[in-house]
Amino acid sequence: MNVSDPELTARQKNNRQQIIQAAAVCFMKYGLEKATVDHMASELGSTKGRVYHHFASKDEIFFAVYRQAMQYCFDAVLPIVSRPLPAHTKLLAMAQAHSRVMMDTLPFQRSIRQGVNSYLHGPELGADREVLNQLIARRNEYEGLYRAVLQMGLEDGTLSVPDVAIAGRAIMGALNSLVDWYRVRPEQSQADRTQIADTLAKTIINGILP
Amino acid sequence: MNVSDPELTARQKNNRQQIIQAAAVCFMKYGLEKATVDHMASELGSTKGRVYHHFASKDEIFFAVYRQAMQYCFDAVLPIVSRPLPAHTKLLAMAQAHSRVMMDTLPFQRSIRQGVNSYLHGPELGADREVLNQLIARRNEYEGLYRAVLQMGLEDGTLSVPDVAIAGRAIMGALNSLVDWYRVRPEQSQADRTQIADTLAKTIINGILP
DNA sequence: CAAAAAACATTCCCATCAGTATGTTTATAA
DNA sequence: TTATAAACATACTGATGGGAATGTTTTTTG
Repeated sequence: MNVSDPELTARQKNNRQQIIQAAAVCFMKYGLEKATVDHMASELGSTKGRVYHHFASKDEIFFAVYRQAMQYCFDAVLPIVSRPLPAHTKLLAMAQAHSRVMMDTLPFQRSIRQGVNSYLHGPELGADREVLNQLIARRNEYEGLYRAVLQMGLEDGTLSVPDVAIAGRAIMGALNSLVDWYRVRPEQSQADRTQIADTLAKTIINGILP
Repeated sequence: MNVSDPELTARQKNNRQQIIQAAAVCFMKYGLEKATVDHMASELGSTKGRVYHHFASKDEIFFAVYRQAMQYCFDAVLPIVSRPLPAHTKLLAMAQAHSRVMMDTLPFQRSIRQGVNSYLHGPELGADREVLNQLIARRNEYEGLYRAVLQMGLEDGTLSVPDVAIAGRAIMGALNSLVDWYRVRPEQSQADRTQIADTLAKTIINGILP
């Protein structure tokens, strides 16, 4: 039953993936708590039975959505991190890539943005507590990539901030806010998203001074 | 029963205020959905009866928390808006003030940050829909203050952004993220908060370039 | 000081889901 | 081809919590 169990058949993995996708859509649509397992099943044109055949609980589904959301982020940004660029240029590229991911995987990103807090303050999480902590650690790891580049920028002189931790928070906050205000429009081309990502990243990194 | 009914006695207003405060704490502590009316009553050392004597529903309580949260923001920032300052300086002061409010009224700000989305996607809101729309409009009005200053900065040449709307979003996103990562520490003095507000505002407005 | 109303507390009801138990069908293996 | 298990659907259960109904106490008012 382990999620990363390599003994899952291709079909099983595909089924899980479908459910995770539907769950992300429902979490975005109704919010974490109001989204019911029946909603997800209905989104798939199925019933509860199918969902609970592949997942033990609603929590487990959310964690899968979380994991996937983080994976999208890492996949987009890690290649940039490993490129040999001056800190300032690298940070700009990272911010652009992150913005793109926010828009391209909106249901996932919105789900976890809204969901994590709820889970954190729940009275008892039992065994799931550890899983959640791992996922939070993974998010810290991700944000650490940005702090590292900021730190590098201080050293190579291409950046200047009073406090790396706070600057990192500010940057992530500005970038992640995208999932709150960005609205998907069907006629919107990929180029439009690139445009938004570009403008947002430039605004954050280059600043608003003349 | 109108909220802004001027015929409320001082005692009634005081009672409502106590409940609103307790509700904000519970919303922050448990999240919008998991916070029960019993929680709020318990926070007050009372029972449901008291809460439902002053409020018709849990939704109405949340809306009151929302309204109060916005009021805190306006009260802190409006005086600065009316001051005759160059756009750049004014924006910095607004950002500082906003950060302070986020920390000083954390339960309220955190409640609405987490709560609004849930309410937006609820299937049916009935008559409450209009109330919520008014509150959202009020938030837009508040963010409009920042966009106006940005626009002014473009005109007086003290600011430079590729897109006012996106810059406004970025700034609000960075500022509001404070409620996610700021942790209250009892020994933390007012000066410490001022320090954080100052650093955050400077980072956002002055940027991260040398 | 009575009577009425406000301010609660207590008790109850019922709709909503998460999760389970138990079918039924479809694919896989032998 | 048959047995076996995976992949579902259907039907049920139990707990939880919003809100109403009803009691009890405390103010306020006449």
